[in-house]
Amino acid sequence: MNNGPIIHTKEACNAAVNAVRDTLYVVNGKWKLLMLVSLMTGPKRFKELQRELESITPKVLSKELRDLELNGFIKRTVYDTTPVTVIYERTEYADSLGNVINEMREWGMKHREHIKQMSRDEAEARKAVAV
Amino acid sequence: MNNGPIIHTKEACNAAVNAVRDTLYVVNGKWKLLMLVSLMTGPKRFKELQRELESITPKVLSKELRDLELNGFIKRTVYDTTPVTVIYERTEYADSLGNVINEMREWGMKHREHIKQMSRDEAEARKAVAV
DNA sequence: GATACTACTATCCTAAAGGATACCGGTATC
DNA sequence: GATACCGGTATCCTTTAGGATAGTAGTATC
Repeated sequence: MNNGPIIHTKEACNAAVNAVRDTLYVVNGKWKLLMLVSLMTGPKRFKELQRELESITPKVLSKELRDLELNGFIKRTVYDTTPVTVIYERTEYADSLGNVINEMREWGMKHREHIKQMSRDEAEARKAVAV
Repeated sequence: MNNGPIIHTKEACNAAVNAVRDTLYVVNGKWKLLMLVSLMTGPKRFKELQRELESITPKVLSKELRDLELNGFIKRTVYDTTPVTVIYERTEYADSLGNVINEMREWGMKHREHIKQMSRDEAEARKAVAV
């Protein structure tokens, strides 16, 4: 596995801490990354997003969409139909987060396996004691 | 740039959303990832960590250390000196987050450049208007 | 005429994260 | 005897995230 450059020195470490801090600051919260993932399958309307991200309330969705737009991750377009249609889509800059999201997706899957394995091991241990 | 598998279908998208959600759940908050980065340069004591992560209070540091230990990301060892010495170090499982952290580090650096470039562009635009 | 859809906004509220400050016992140092 | 270091706790407080609920204007549908 490639874990990237090894961080030895205090300076490299501080630079890394700051860079990760910046990233965390931009993608903070429960929803932003999930919304960007959800928009990977194509542009979506407000209600579509709300249905896909179960349990998000319109207020929160609205705010997160505004944040993402301000940061240049999504584009909001209003179509002059009746009633108006509003669609949200990822920008090119959102694609730059692709690697981050992908690593988080992979880690999440591996972590779930890890947890499962641990509870299997625990069950084995209990059985051994019972015998 | 390799952005990983393209997420087309609704199923793949939902799986991705859930995996990213899991990851976010584990590494949530301002501090956990920064602490793991900081521990990359080697095992550290409580006060050392507090000094390196400027502005973290002992209460918060203590709680985050406990969380990280419970999740198996760090190991806490007490040495029976007088007064006691307590050291914290990353476990092997923490290494599995290497790719995630590294991508976040790289993105944070690129993002900073991106912001700088945007404000440079803006300054140019203002100058053009002024002339 | 009642109801439903869209894309939200407004108001209110709770829970959790995180910070400020003080303090503890024990040791060592000045 | 005063001060400082270590590895934290305890207590209190503020800020923020996020959720619940209701409502809006303008169709469109039954």
